Amino acid sequence: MLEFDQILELIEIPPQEDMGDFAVPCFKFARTFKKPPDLIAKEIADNIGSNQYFEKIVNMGPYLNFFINKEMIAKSVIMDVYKRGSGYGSSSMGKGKTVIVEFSSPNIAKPFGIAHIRTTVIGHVLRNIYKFLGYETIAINHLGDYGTQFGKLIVAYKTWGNKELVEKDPIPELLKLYVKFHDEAEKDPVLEDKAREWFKKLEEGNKEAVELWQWFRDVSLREFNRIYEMMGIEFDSYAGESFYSDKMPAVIELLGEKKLLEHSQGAEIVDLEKYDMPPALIRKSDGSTLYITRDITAAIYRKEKYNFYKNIYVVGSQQNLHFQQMFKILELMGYDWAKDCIHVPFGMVSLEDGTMSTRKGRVVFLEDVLKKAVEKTRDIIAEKNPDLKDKEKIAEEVGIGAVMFQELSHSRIKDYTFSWDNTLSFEGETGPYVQYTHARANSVLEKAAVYDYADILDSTNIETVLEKEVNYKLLTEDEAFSILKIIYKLPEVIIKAMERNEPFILTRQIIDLAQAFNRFYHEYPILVDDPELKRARLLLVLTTKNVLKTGLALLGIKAPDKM
RNA sequence: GCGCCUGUAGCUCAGCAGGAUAGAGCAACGGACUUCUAAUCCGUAGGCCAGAGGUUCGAAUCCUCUCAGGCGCGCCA
Repeated sequence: MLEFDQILELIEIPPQEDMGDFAVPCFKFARTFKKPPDLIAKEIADNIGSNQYFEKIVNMGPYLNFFINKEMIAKSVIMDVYKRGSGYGSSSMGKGKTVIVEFSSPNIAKPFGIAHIRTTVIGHVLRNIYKFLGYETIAINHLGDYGTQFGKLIVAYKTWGNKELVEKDPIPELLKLYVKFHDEAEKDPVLEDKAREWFKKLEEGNKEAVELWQWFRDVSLREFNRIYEMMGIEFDSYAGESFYSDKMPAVIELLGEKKLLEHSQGAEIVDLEKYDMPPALIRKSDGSTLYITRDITAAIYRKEKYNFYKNIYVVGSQQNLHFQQMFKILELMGYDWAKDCIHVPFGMVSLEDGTMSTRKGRVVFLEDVLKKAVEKTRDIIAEKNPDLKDKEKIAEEVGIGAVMFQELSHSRIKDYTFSWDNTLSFEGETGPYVQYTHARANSVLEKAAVYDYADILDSTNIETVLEKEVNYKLLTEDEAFSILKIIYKLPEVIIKAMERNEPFILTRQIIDLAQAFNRFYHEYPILVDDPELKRARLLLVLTTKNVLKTGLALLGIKAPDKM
């Protein structure tokens, strides 16, 4: 006899709607019962028939297909969405657990380019999802505010820099210096040595070095915050790499105590050959530290400070090896929580004419992309809806939403080439499409409110109305039911997105919902004469609207009522 | 050289704890606005799921090899 769990695992969703809502393929039973699978399916179907949850259970060849009771689902979904409001799909599963999401982490003094959008947006959404599921979340912007690059920048500034220019236009000016450094260093390798020297000084607390560094950091952060504000993104901590500079010696010492450190060519390394990995360089021959040293230190610090349940790094896939090494070292140090550290990688962004390169100055500024998207939205509004109120605000919500949404609509791991055409496309599976669907639903509701919609929305006994005075049978057409099914599945989709740390799983579901709604909207008039029918349909519209809004909110995207 | 990732429609991608005829969007073509926002909807066309073997009742999905592209492999982050 098969266990219940095993049967549960077999359950699948049929490829087509008319094949039912759930199905169990019966091939696996063939051996046990020594009968052909289609016969088994038929016998089971004949025996269970139907019940209150399933309006019919039939076999289609070797498949056992279940058709759920549409009316029951309609009622339960609509009531549930009403009761939970903007919390529909949320959960308390994460209660008492803290999840750290490290994301965005731009490098100081470098432009916030299109390449940064992925970590920024993906991380932000993951944080939203964890929070929605009841986890305590800590969003950390692990600023790249340390390392040899600052040596380079200090040298460049001292050699060619101009204070006023930097004050006026910090990032481009600092970038120019950084680019110039690399140009000059090709001719004059001594510059590289100087840069390392200055970084060493910075680590040792040299006053001039620290002051310059602090200044670079401040002006850069000001620029970054402007972009975060545009996207509505906030952090709980900006403890970047520099924050750990005074905490590293203790960690290096600890590594030594645990006999993990080895001397090699004047540097100190952790040998990982046993684990099929190249060695990790912990301390350079000149005594200064490296990225991985700071990351190990940061992880230990975070465990002590936050006692995290998960420690998530939203960082590009180029750094796969880095994280493997780092997690392995934490494990070797005896930390059993090393397994709770998770690297969430994503693919590269390149430009049409080749790779991006900060050093060569080949970058697309994220701010320009956002601004262009807003501009285009403004044009579309002027063309399609010139009487719209709050045009500017809505142009921002839609334009910026479009750019963010695009990042969230594919799996993380794929590389992609930035293209203005794709980013500025507002049709089909895009942010504006979903927002438009929401605005459209809202518009119907507003129209209805004028005369007879009030009895649903404003009723003091709305629960009784929903419970007893709605004919949910009227929402069982295919187009209506597919909307309800998508909403019904949303809570588990959110959990799946969390488990896989994949925002696009949620985005996909929201697109599906918008598509299903648009089909329904097109097929059926909502503001009909029959009050019973109108009430049922309006409730479906209201439910859809609210869920779209919740979904977009999780993606960090606004849902304007009009556009 | 070694390791990791990717390869599905012209383009961008879903589907990959094996299951029913491989799905969307864009682009193309043809339709639908005096009626709830046409940033919409409907239809047509488009596929040797990179290739070759294998496992299985069944493979886009699992295994092996090959090819193509990307990334990474001690003093950058």
